[in-house]
Amino acid sequence: MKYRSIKGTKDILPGEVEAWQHVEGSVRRVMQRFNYHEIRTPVFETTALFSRSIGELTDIVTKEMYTFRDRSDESVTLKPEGTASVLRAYIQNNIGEQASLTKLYYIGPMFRQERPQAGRLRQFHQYGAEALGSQSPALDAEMMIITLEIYRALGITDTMLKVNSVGCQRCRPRYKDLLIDHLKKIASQLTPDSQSRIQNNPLRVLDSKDEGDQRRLRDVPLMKDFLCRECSEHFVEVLSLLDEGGIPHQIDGKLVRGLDYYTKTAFEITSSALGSQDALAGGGRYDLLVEELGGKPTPGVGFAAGIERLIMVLKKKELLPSAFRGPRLYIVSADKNARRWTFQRSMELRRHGIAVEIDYLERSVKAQMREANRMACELVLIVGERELSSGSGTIKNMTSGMESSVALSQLESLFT
RNA sequence: GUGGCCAUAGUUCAGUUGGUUAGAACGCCAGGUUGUGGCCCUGGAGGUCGUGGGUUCAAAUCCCACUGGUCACCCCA
Repeated sequence: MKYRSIKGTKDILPGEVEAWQHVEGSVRRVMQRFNYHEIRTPVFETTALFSRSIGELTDIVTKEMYTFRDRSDESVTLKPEGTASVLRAYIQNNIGEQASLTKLYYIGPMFRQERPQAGRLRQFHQYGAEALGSQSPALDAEMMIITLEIYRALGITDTMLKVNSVGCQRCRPRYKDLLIDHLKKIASQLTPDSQSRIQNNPLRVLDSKDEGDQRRLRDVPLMKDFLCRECSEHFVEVLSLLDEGGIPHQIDGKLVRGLDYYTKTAFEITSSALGSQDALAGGGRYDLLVEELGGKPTPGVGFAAGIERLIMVLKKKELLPSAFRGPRLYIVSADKNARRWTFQRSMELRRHGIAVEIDYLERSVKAQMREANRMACELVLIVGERELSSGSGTIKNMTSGMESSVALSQLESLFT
């Protein structure tokens, strides 16, 4: 084969798209209920936007971005996540000046140049939301609830919500020192990966998947126990909002997200129906990020969720609707004359909003019938010399097999 | 970036210890009524056996390389 899709990219074919429409529909309905407004940003941005917001030392920035120079030698990057673009648009368009609180959501493709595997592609799709302008713990809780609400609307109720607080500029540095001290003591027993992280990203040592590491990390100090007063109060409030709302969740003191911009709340939702890549969604608060990107100091909180992974779960749980709908009417042409008539008549019917299909391959009546059956048409009308001269024909119901006669000029009335 | 597994018709796969024109099922096309589908029957089209080397009298089958897919690690959606 001469041309193939790029590694890690996929065609979403008919038969599969229905699942996507199903998911997107639920996302839009739920977002609307919570009064979030859709925003669509470009698929690519200036590279610096991402390296600055996501963090220079993160995996995404150091080894996963699709970055290239365009013809005017500007470094551009296909967006690896949604938040940075949304915030850039928020700042650039002075959206914060028009209202004190802004609630936005998006659905779109993201790009990360990683080795593909189950649940991971180079072009994948996310939906997500951002609430800018308030420090209220209510919004932190709302993000988690929206995420779960979308899953509930789709029939998924057995996800796992993990919550943590990663502190702020005031309390995190103090904790980091403490953590590094502790890690240094046990460094020799940790995996090389973890050892090298002690210096440049100590927090990430915590979520090492290595069992040996985890055993040695059992009594490591956790951020949530060293929060400043403000962060602590915020965290407690988020948790009690979840409790009062009856939202099942688990506090995970070792939960660290792969993006540097989080402050206070961080959360993640996983599904046991997935393989090794089991995170369905993740999010958190980022109170410093808008300012970091050149906007006025504005607190924010958001989340992002993967569509491919969600569809994997829906498939596994057989929660996808099998509603394949064929055209309502198939007009079979018995001869060449009829074919011309059929073409024109089908156009009129379509103009009236009726889904009609006809034959384009000059096939036999039998073959046309088979085709109508294959595409699950509701009704079939056969038109030939007889029908054209008499002005009436027989309509066959393809599920019951019953036939009845209709005037060719009255076909519309069959569908009222 | 590292590693495991895989690579035969449109699809899912079979292919005996290397040995004659590479098979099945489903799908597709046509016929079994002279203008009627689904079920059934018959026939047909469709394959450089991923690509390139090598071993051999002989390779889909053995060896090497490459490419692609897939799963896992790292990390994440």
